[in-house]
Amino acid sequence: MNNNRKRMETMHKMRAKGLELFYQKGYHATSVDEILKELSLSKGAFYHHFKSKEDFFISIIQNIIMQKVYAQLVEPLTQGKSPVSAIVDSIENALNMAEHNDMDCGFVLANFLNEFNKGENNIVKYLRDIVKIWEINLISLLKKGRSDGYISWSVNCEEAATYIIASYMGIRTLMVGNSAKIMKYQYVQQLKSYLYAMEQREQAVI
Amino acid sequence: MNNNRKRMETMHKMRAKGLELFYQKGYHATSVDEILKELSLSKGAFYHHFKSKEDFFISIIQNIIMQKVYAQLVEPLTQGKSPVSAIVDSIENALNMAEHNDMDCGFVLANFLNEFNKGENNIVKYLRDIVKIWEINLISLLKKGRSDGYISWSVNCEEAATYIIASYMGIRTLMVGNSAKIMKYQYVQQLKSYLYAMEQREQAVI
DNA sequence: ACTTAAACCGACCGCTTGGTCGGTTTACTT
DNA sequence: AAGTAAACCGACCAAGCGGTCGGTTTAAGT
Repeated sequence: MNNNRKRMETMHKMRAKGLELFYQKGYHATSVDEILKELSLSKGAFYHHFKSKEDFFISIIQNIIMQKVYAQLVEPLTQGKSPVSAIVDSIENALNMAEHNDMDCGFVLANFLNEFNKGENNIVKYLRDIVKIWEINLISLLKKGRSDGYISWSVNCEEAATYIIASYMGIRTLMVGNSAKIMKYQYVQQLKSYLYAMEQREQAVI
Repeated sequence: MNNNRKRMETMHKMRAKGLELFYQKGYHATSVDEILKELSLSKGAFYHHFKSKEDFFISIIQNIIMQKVYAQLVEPLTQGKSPVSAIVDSIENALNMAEHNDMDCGFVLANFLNEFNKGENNIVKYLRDIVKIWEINLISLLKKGRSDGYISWSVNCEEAATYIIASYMGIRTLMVGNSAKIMKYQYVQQLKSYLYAMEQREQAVI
């Protein structure tokens, strides 16, 4: 087997299992040994590929978390009849995935953001970048929807994007352990009435 | 000095400093020694009053966090001209406190909920109880507002309460480190337009 | 076949952690 | 003043942590 390919495969296995355990137990509560034990790999292998636990986690953020969030919450925004339905569909779908996942521990971004939102560190920077990408895509979708006549001109798109992201982060935290199905339904209903209120109606100043 | 009073004072000092450090650095990332060092107290004193670190934290939740959340988010609901303005005012005020606190690390309940939302443990139960208290107070306020004609009968109060709580938890996470002032403003504007849409309008079935 | 470099191993190190325990001080009771 | 029970001390422990390092295996290049 090609050596570089082997390197990539090993690193990917470590990252995948690392994210799984970090997500389930938290970064600080998960030891490097624990990850390696499940993979039957040694510490030597780990520190041959990554220079530290933190470096390892940053590579997980950029290589896996980034892609997952993008695939689940950003890309789906390009589909859908209208901007509002694209947003509702993407979020509703993400919540369905969470609801039917017995091991759901919340929104991966919010979890780590919370864990690292203490006294400046590098990691939080990378996490915020991902949130920012979601945010700017939401904003531009809303703005386009406004230009195309789907959304009232009275809507402030930046404000709306912030509100949508905040509410999604919160509901994912609330859903964990609680009766996820009910909470999801309650949330989606209110999200819809919030977003539907943006459509048309006040055909304001051009 | 009365011995029992001394006991209470010492326990309170430990709880106060414990919450301060747990909030700033996280529960797992804060050691018992660290708390005791800042108080110039010994481990012996700590384990004389509390049977474990977890027991200590639970007593913090029930004695301090409970009161703080109640004072900041539940009690203010009884004041204000209308239900909607009571909700907006309480949340806006809480966000102002966070904005002007340089050491703000997010919503204390959401932080710990996130940290302990992993594989069943006792602590998460106590945290959820506090959220529940906030929730039922929000619901009954909204229902009363509906009866009193402030809020449209088409509004589902349980759904609205869930949505409000979720969005607040999320915005507090987003505000940390980011330009809190702008985010707060964006959020409050959208919260208002969400809540104002509930008032009157559809004067539905009695 | 020989070289070379990367992948990998696992014992080891220094440090911190939550928790224990025998002993000392403090303060209330009688 | 003596007795007693509490509050408190701090050395200690086993376990676990992130990280190191000298050595071994594997595989690609020549």
